Amino acid sequence: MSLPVRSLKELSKIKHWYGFKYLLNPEVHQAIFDKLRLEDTYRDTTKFKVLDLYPGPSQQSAIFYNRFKPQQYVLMESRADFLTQLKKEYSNSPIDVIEKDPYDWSSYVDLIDQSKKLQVEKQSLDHINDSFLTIGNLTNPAHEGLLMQWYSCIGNRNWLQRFGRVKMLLWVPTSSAVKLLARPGSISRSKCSVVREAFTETNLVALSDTEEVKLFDDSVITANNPIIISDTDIWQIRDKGISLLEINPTAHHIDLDNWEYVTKHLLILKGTPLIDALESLGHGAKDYFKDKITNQDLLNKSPNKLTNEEFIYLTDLFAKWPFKPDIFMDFVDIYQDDSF
Amino acid sequence: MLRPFTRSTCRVAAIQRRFISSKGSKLLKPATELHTSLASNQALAGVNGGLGFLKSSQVSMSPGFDPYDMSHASAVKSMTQSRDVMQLWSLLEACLYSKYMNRAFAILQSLYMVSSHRPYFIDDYNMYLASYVQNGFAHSIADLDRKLSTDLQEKFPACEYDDKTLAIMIHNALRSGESSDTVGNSIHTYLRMNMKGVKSIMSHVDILTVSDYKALLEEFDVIKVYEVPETVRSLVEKEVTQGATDTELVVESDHSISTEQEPTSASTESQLAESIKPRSALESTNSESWLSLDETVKPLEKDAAKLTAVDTLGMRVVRHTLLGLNLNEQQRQNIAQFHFKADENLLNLDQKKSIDFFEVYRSLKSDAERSEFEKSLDQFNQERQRALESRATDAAKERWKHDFEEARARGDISIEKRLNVKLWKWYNAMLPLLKEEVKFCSEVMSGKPPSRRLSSGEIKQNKTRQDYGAYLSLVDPEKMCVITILELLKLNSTGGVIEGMRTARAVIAVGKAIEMEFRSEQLLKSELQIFKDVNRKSHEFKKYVQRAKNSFRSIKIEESKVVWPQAARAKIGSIMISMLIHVAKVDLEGIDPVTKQKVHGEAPAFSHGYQYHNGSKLGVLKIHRSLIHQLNGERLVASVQPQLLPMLVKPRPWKSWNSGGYYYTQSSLIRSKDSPEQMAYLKAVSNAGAIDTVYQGLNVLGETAWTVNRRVFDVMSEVWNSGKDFLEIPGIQEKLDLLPAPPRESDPSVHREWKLKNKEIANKFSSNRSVRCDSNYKLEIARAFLGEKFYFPHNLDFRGRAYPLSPHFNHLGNDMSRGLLIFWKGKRLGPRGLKWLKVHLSNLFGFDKAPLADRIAYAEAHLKDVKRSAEDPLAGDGWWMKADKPWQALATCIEINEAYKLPNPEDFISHQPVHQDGTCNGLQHYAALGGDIEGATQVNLVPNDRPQDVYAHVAKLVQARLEAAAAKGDEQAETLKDKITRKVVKQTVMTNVYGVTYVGATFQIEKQLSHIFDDRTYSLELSKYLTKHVFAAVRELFHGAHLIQDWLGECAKRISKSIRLDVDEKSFKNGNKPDFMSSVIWTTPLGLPIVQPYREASKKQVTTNLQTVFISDPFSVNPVNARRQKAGFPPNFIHSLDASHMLLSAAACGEEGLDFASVHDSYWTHACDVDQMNSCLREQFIKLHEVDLIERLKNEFDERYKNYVQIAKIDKQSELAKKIIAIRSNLSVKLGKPATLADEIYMEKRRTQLLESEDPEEQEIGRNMETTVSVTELIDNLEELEVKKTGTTTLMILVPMRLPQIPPKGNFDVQDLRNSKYFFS
DNA sequence: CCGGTACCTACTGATATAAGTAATAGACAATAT
DNA sequence: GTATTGTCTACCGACAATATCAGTAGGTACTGG
Repeated sequence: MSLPVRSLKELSKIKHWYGFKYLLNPEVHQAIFDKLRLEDTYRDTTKFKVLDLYPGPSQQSAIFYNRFKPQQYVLMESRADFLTQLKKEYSNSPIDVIEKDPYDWSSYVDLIDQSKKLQVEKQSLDHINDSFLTIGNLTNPAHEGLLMQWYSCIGNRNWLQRFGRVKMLLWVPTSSAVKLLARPGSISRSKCSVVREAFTETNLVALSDTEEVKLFDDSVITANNPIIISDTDIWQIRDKGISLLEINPTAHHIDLDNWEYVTKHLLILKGTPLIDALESLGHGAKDYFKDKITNQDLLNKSPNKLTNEEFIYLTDLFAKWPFKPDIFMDFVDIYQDDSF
Repeated sequence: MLRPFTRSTCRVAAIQRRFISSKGSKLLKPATELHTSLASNQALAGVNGGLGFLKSSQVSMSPGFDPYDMSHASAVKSMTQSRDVMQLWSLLEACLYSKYMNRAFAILQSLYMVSSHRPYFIDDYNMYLASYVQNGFAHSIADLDRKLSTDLQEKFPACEYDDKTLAIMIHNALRSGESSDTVGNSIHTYLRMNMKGVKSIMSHVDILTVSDYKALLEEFDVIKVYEVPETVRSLVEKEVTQGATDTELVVESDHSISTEQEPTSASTESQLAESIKPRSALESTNSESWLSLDETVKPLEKDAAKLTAVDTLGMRVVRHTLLGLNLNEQQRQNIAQFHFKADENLLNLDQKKSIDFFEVYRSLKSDAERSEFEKSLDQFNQERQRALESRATDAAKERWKHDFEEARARGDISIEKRLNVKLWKWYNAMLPLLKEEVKFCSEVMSGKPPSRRLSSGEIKQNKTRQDYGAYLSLVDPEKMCVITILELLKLNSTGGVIEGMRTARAVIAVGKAIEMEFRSEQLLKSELQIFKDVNRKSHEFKKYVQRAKNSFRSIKIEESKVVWPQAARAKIGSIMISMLIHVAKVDLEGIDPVTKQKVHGEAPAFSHGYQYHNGSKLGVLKIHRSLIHQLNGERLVASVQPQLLPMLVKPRPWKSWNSGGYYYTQSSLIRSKDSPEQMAYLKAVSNAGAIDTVYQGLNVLGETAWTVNRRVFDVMSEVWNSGKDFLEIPGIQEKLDLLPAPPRESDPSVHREWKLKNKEIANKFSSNRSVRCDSNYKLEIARAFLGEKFYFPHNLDFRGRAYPLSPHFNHLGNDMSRGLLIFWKGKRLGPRGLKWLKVHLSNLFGFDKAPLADRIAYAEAHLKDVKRSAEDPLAGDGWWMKADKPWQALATCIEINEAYKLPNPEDFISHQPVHQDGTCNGLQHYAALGGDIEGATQVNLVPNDRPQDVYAHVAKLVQARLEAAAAKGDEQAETLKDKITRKVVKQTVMTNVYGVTYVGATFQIEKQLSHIFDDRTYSLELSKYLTKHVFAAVRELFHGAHLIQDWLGECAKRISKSIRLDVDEKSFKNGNKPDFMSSVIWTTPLGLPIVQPYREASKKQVTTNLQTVFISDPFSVNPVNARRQKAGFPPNFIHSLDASHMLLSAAACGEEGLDFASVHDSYWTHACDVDQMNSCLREQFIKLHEVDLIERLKNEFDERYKNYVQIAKIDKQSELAKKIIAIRSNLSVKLGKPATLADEIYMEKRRTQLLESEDPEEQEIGRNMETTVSVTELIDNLEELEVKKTGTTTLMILVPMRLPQIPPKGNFDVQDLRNSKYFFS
């Protein structure tokens, strides 16, 4: 059976969007799925399960379902205005609507471990999980934090990523996509793009037609050849566009604690040559690294030009440093005044 | 309840009452005739107008001196200019002191270009010229004459010399060494050139030296004695009369240049000492009575016998006087051995011996002896105070050196381990580096071309040297190094950083400390300069010198207007810190993670890095772990800013806005938070002499002499040394143990939990450490002041509340600090005193809600406990520890116990301050303002048999409400109804005065309820419910108070949303909404102008050597923060009243000879004087509230914000709206463009200008002019027309700013409280 | 000799940073449509 | 000119984000008329 797909006109009546943006043109959705070639990965639809986070108006969900007919399709949504509509629409359908906030980690534990409404097969790390896909919309720039956390979950292999290398299709603000996809040497290079590089292969599938396109590195655009979405297909576009990312987790063997410390601190001084920037890693770091690193070119590079490989190299040196600082004391606790 | 008296009828009553009391008063109109403006406030001023309000409010009403008191554009311009001037000044000063005369001259030229500054330019030029002369750049008289004429005629033609310039010329002539004729002629010429008379030239004691005056009087005979300023006259006269026949000529070994002379040998010295006879009055009592002492006075440390007496003659006098007193043998010995040299006996910061002056003083029997003793002590302390403020950094250095050398001499293996040894090494490594840097700077500053080609980096470096170079050579490099090291150690674990500090704070702190050192040094140096020829050493004469010096310092301090800009401080600080980072190393030992072998190494002790907090970067300076351990155990008293310790002598009395407090450190009367606005008002009022009552009160607070309670100190010290936690002091903690990280693949929620827990642990750890560290400071300062007589200089916060200037250890501190402090002066208890002492004890135990008799009984019932506690505090059950305020309770126990040892306890000489606290002082003032009887009763304004307990009463009311609700079947009420205790509501009732919001109160109550209910969500829900009831109950009980509170809030809101007519278009940048610039300003009853400093912050990044730091720019013109203005005004107004009350009471008590101290709403004095103080403070409260302060406030507002307009919304369909639309379209036609709000305002401004014109014709035009504002003035019921909601049907219009009606006043008569026993108790 | 322009530097303002958003609910201000 | 989104949230003492880059203003050197 096919689910009804609501039109843009119908959906544009929705008042509260909670700061999220959705592509609302079925044809473009189809074009995107054409491009993604998900069929190649999820060959056996009888064991294909999909978790759709913040589906909102759920136009994409319906199209996806109609196209792939997965064995199970779960929507997780917490926002009242969307929920009432979803419950009404899918009460008698193969789609499961879960009234939980995707923000809460406990929602997933409930869904998968407690209530067992969704059973996911754990697969090995040598391939992309071919029975489970995560779709989500995190287009509210205010929730960028959640996006970044999901990324770090990939590195940790926890959350949904404990089931193997689970592909994710995420709609995100274009500004976030720019940051995530920045290559070494880019002006936007930052810790999150190193995270992306370390744990994933992320593709830019589609993006809305805004000025922000220019902010991507040319190589990103040429390599991904994303579908450009017209302004009119996305509700409330303003000047801030959205992008669709295809995230393919990769396997890694990184000493995460040290790696995080090193990347985080070095990228604060992202324009400072490494030889100077290194000193901020701790008491006497400059002297230590200077002796260890023979490659003078590396020392003259600034952190924003480093590849993840180079960060890993530095991390390794750092880990071997006898006088390295306590990386777990790396926080400030802001003054809190509680008399009474 | 029926409230028969409205506010206006009440006012009539008040005025009539005044009529009776102030007979012959002329200006007494019936209340109904009172119109707005100050005229009516003159009438309202009444008795308490004399306090300062009247004069002050008139002064502060005249516009022009306040930056916000002008149009926006000119405000911005003037602020920018004052910022420039301030920067230039501080640079000029720095250059002059560093002798970069060329650079200084260039700066002078820049200053000359700042037009608004032109009238004051001559001061700057004089400063330059004086320095030019002082530093010997003027080679002859003619030379300087030439310079002056070129400068003033060619370089600065618009600038004219003044009498100070002439004084400089005269000084130069006198020191030129040219022939007497030449000098004489020149002087004649200069004197003839005077602008305001010879006396005016002579008044510059900061230029002319004592010998100058002498020469002018004697050698040249060109001035008369009366032309010499009074402060130095006695010096000069003495010199003249005593002349060369004086045999007592001794070269003073001056303390800051003491290296020049070797002290005289001990033997001659004692002979000299012998030759000075003690006062004869004392001699007579001398022989009989040294047995009268009860106990032997222990010296603090016995040792140092090897020290030979090398004190100066003046101090020998002191010693001699002391020896002339009735002392026991031990005391005599101590004094005889004591090293009366001020700068070697700063305080017992070290383990050196010293005398317990307090013990000596206390053991004296007669008043005559005591006063003689104090005179000597004060004199000694004068010297010590100076040494303390100026030499303490050297002392720290000496100690490091000493430790280092000692360790080396002993061949100590663990030498590297000792902290001071390390510090000494760092210091020695840093010094050459700094000296080199100073050299580079002086090359750059003197404009010398570089000797070789510089790399681009070096060029850049030299550029930045231009910024800080001038400041770097001001203070002795050695001192700067010491300061840097001390500051960084002091800041350990501050700012939430675990093993380090925030860089921003560090750089500023170092910069500030260096500046402070510079100020002190500068004062000392110039003082030496002026007094260097004064070397006659008679006892009498020294006093004159002292007096002259003091007044000289005041002049100097008042004159100095320069502070280093924050950015400059940061830059200097960063330079110093980077140098220290570079050289300071620690030795390390660690395990190589790969080879698992032990490795040794060396690493910087400090490391600069960053940490993130909520995504924001934070620059941090980490201190190496290995140091942290040492710092924990160290006594860091040396790093307390020596300039800010309690004073050994009476503080300099407050005489003007910037003169008072310490002797070598400038402090401002008001701690304004970068608010030039309030400063402007303050200066105006201060110069007009309108706030003398404030000074008076403040000086009383400063003159209260304190000493450390040795018995309590000993107990504390014992507890401290055990390292265990005790009462509020946390124990020593070894190291921070964080929880191990969970495995990466565990659920994110687990990670989160772990992080939270660790944060909590770290938080707990650092808060414990900071409390322990703070306690350490307190104890160490107390130790240093054991047996000393000391004072706390005070200043005010922006609302007028008084605080001691010295941090860490003062009577505003916690129970521990308070327990350590007693009055220096003792007073016999007497019958009343004994009773009050008991009441005090009872209060400290929290038993303060009962009638006085019961409290006395309580104490008496516990006399056995008291005895046990006092005699062996740390043994037994430690009864005193159960008190609310245990340390103070212990102190009181000790006194009571001692008293009862006497045959008649009333004979006991008591030093313990006894407190009288207002019950909910804020509410007391509210109740007095609102006149509601029920509220007044609850806070004990109304006489009663027993004290009322507001919190219990509110709890009762809430309980009643809950019962009622429960009866109606409300479940939540049912659950809560028997759980309402005093404690649940206390915080909310208290904070209610501060305007706590519903949300805030909910959390407070939830905190209490969480003790009762386990389920957090449930208790949160209940607390939401309960809060509503508590709010309602408080509102009901203090109905009048709340009306006032609301009224104040509404006024503040309207004021901060009002628009001056002379705003300009720039402030309309965002559409039709201008930036609101007016903050709430009022005058306290004492005449202190208060300006709420809440404006939008504008901070900027400043580049320093280490990183950029984020610093607020005090000279930016920012719109007000209306929210904070509104929320802050009610509490601030009330606090300005309680501050007034306190200062009035202080002044009154001071006049009656009482010792007085206060913690805002808690007033302290000797037990025997409590009754007297009580009557004073009641009288002052009545005096304060006799006038309708609210009405007076409104009048002041009406006057100050006259002609301001505000934005209102009315219905578009109304007649008025149509009229306004018509005027607007007219205006648009005339302008040829759509009229904006700015245009309307301009139009209205034009109208008011016309109306206020002198020309009757213009006035007529003004009257006929119709503006969008003028039409609203015709409408009476404007408020009714206003619409709340915005919508298509509303119209935004301008209306004159109007304040709401004053709420009606209840009929409580403040006179009644005269008989209220529990008003303060 | 003058003005114009290219080029450089200094300064200002904007933006990103990390990565649970601690609890809660209602007013008020700011921003975008 | 309105609708939505964002920001607070008890006063004072009190104590603070920073690196980098784009854009612009201002100054200087050079060149052409």
